[in-house]
Amino acid sequence: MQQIQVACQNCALARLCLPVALGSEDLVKLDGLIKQPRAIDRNEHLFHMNDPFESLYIVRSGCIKTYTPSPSGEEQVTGFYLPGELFGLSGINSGKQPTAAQALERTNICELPFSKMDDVTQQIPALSQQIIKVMSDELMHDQELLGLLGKKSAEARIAAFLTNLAKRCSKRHLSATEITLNMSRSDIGNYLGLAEETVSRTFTRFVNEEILSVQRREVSILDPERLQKMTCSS
Amino acid sequence: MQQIQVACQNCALARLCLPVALGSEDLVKLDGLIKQPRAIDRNEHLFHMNDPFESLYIVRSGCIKTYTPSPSGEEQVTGFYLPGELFGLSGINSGKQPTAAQALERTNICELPFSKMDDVTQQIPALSQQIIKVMSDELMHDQELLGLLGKKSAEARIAAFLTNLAKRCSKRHLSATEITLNMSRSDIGNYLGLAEETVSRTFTRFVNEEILSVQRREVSILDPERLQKMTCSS
DNA sequence: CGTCTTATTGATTCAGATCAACGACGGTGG
DNA sequence: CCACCGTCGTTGATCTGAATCAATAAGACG
Repeated sequence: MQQIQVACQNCALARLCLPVALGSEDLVKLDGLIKQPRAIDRNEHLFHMNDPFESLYIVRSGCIKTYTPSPSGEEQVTGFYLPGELFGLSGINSGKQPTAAQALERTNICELPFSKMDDVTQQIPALSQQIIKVMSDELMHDQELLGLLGKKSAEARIAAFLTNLAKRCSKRHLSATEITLNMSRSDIGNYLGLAEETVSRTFTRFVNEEILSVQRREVSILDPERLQKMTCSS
Repeated sequence: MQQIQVACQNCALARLCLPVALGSEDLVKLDGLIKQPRAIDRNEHLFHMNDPFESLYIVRSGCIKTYTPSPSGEEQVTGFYLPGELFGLSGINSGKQPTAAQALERTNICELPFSKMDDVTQQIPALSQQIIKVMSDELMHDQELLGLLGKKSAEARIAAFLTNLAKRCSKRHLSATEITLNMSRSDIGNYLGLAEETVSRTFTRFVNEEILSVQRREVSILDPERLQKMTCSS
């Protein structure tokens, strides 16, 4: 399997990724730090829970889910990451991964070794600021999700999930109305604190109400406004 | 009302707070940045949602809750902050507060103006690293909470809430078994995605099972091990 | 073509929400 | 110092949304 060298400067995702705030000199330095993308097969793990924390990761293509296996066996899905999105931040302080990361399909990953970061934050102050910003976004995302799981109905959760996904898709110049779900109903349910059957039922209800059209994992959002409104119901 | 000048160097909370990783020179610089503590009365707001993001805040004494008012009127409590804890991180990137912050009792707050931070991260690289660490912890906390709200029973949620609180209390040299709740049952319920009545009922069930003894807002944890175990049930 | 995984649909059950009433403080003002 | 009022917490009765159990359908894939 050949490795295609792709410098951060030329990467199509640069506008979505860490380079977004860096000047061209800093970009060269960043290139020196980033490990070239490596491929991960569907269902393969990038890291497991409690693995030593070594790097930050960025999705280049495909999709990653993170989850925490609980002692009692089940798992809780904590996030889905799309191309250009950075993850693995929550292990920085404790030194070990508080989640596991698994590919939902064949996925390419860029790796930013964090051991070198101590030096780096001094070499590239703009980078440490950028990381702070990414973390801040991640915090906002979590808080949104918390609000959701805290007290919303199944309908509102699904609506918010799809709305959020649409937003992220459009950010990366994909259609905001024609979405492909990379994850199973069961993963969605787990993420949203719902049974997989409830996810299915809610989808069909939305189809009946002509808010969505759903075919397997292809979702068309027919009425984005109404979907948006359902987000904050109950 | 007099302002008592307390330098970070002499602050009793230094070991819990940002200074934890700073050398004495950096500490002096930090002191130059920190605004001296100001008092906030019970129920008063430190900031509202959508206020411009200007500072990071640290609780010196008292207790702060953060919440996001939803368009539909209700609110979702997203966190409680104890002395030594830093909050307000999630607004860094967007430039405005995604939550409101309200005092649960008379509370003293240290303020770290973030406008100066751009310069500061270069002056005190160790500080920006420390902030990254605090954010990482906050991310871990959120993920834990997500796991909780995702699929746990009311019992498990309350158990986890109390266990977490106990941990934080002991970290600040308060008893880990004799806890004073600064928040109402309703706040707890809101935070955990439960009705206030369910919180009450769960407390009394724990009392009957001799896991807790509860008097108003004074909670004694009689059987920490069992409480811990209930954390991951269902 | 058969097998395995994933999704849908139906029937039943149950945990927790909601509605409602009451009790216990704590603060305020007479 | 006590009586009143408002807030907060507890307890009971009922209802309901989503979980669970169970069966079937629809792809995906070798």
